[in-house]
Amino acid sequence: MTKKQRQKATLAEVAAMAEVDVSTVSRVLRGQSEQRIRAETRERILEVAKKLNYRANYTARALRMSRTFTLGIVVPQLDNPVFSAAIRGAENVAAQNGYSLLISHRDPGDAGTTIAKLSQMNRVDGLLVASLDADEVLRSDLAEANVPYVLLNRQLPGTALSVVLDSREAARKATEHLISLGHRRIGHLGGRPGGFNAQERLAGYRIALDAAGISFDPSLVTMGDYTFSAGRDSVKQLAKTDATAIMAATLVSAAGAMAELRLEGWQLPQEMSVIALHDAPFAEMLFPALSTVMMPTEEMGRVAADLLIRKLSGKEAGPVQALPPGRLIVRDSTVAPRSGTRISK
Amino acid sequence: MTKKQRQKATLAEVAAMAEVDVSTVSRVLRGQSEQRIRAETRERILEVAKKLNYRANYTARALRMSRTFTLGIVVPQLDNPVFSAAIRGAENVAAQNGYSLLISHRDPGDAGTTIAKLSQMNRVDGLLVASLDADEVLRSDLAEANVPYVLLNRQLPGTALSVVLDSREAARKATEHLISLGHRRIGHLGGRPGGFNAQERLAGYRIALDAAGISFDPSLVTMGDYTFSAGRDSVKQLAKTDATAIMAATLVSAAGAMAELRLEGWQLPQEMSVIALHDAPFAEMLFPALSTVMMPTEEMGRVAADLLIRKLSGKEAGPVQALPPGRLIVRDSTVAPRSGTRISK
DNA sequence: TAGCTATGAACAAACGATTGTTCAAAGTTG
DNA sequence: CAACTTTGAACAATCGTTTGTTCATAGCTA
Repeated sequence: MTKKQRQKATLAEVAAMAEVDVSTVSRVLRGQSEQRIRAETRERILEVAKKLNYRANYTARALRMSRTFTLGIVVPQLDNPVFSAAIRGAENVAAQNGYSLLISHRDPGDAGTTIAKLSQMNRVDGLLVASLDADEVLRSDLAEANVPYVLLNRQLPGTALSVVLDSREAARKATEHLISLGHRRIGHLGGRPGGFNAQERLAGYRIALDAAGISFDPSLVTMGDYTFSAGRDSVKQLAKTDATAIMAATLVSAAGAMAELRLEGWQLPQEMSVIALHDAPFAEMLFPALSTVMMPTEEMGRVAADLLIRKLSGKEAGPVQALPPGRLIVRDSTVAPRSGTRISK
Repeated sequence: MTKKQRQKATLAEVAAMAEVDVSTVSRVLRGQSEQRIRAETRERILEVAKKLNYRANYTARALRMSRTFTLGIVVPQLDNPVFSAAIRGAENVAAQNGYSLLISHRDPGDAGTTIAKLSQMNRVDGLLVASLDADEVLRSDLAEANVPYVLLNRQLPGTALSVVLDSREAARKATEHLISLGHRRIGHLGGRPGGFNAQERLAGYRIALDAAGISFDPSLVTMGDYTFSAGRDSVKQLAKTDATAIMAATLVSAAGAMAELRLEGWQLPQEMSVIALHDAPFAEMLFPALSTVMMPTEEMGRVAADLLIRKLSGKEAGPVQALPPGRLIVRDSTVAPRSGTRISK
């Protein structure tokens, strides 16, 4: 059994044992000093520090340097592959730069409280914010927070830094896939009309239709939120049309749509192809396994963290970075339409 | 537009403006002081503090008090409803007691590094640990960490505090449900043979069989890890038997099993009923919607945080708390077996 | 009115690091 | 060999709190 330190060793203890001043120990341990230290002294200090298993006290350092070397990330939910991937990406970049990541998740309404808490208590040097709140709410929360921040997949008119996924291109790609299979009547399960991303997705959908010479039919477009039950509800409307395929904004709403159709006796994918934006292990577990367009969410986390750290170091960068979508993943939910139109049940 | 403080106000600034000593300000603001302050002085200080929007500097306080008022929670993954629910529960209790929660997630192999990092840097007062690592690895990591901790759904022989879900009872309940539907030949998709939880689930399964007078048949039990592909693989073996139902250890492995069976042309649930332990929104999205036994994972987080905070306050508590499973949720994946035995395809 | 006890607030010492400044000893130069 | 420059390390201030101690003043008691 290894002997356990009963208390954490401090700089002073190391200094005492090595018979030097604390300042010297600090300089040796930090390395990056321009002050010269005799090799012999350095060795001795390093040895003692190792023997005592010395670790700098994070709190003391933070106080003295007025920097926590901690980044906060605010997400609306945790059990969502999109956010957990972003967190993973951000954490990696943070770690590479000597920062840790404080994760904070709250129900939409509380995001402000969280932001305020983290920053007002000086716990973080900067914030990565993935909020679903309304512009004004978010804006005032951030103003109050008074720390540098980067927005994730979100834009806020003004000078805010943000990293966004190119949902327009993703939607175009997904729709194009359906068209290439031979679909002409394609429905769209979208997001809330007001949302920036919802608009973008709709735009991408229309671009793909235009490119194929298919005229846009508003009755094939439904807008809801991104939940499972919204997917179920929205698809009822689409089921009454002659659509042979659906491009859904999210995995979950696609799952809702498929569940509802199946319940109504539709054969999937033969009678209705479905594709969704974003990919996750979950897509493969659905029935039929869902075709998707991958989104670089982990990359988004990485880029955002990088941007924030850059900003904290005084280097500025372009305000908005758009990340192109990833590849199309064709699974079992998208097939060519059956010849002839389905007789509505 | 509100005037924004350019710098955070400090105690000293408040003291100066209120024309008192910092110690007096501190005492007034903390409230809990036994030292008496004249009402008039108190008023004045409170007023100034408010005007300056004073917030205590967390770092300074932590340094002085040698306490971070932060709890760490180590989980193997984030995008898993089990862990995110536990986090939610822990966070609530933590907040109620004036603590924040530092979330740390790592791939199994790195858990140690994380534990070490958090504690060695004095960032947390205690740790909530949900690790899948082997006993010895975990034990040595924790020893090195040298902070109080509570284990989540895990036991470590010795004196460790832990909160566990009663998987045995949950497994019994799930199996009993299948039996009550009329199934006699019931397969079990379990976890790794070594794992404590895997043993418990198997035990619960056997208890239910015994209670119904059904003899245990080892060929109906498969052990794998809890992944989707493990579910697919394991079910192949079960498909060769005359089992009419499966009790799966996790949602994901149940999803794998169902996907594989469907691929092989089985009609679900008519030809095979499936039930899993743990519940999540995800269960409803599968096809057929999966019957489950809920597990109180959020409660687990709450109890664990409470236990840890209690320990930090010097109050000891029972080493292991077992939480009974929640209710049975019957969806579409479990039905009565068809009369007669399925002819193997 | 001298002596004592409350009262209310200031004083001062940490907590454990970082970092600008000072300073003795050794080495160099003319 | 006196004066000056390097080198290597100690000195000391500071970050913003908390909290034990001291101390002046006012109010009592005898």
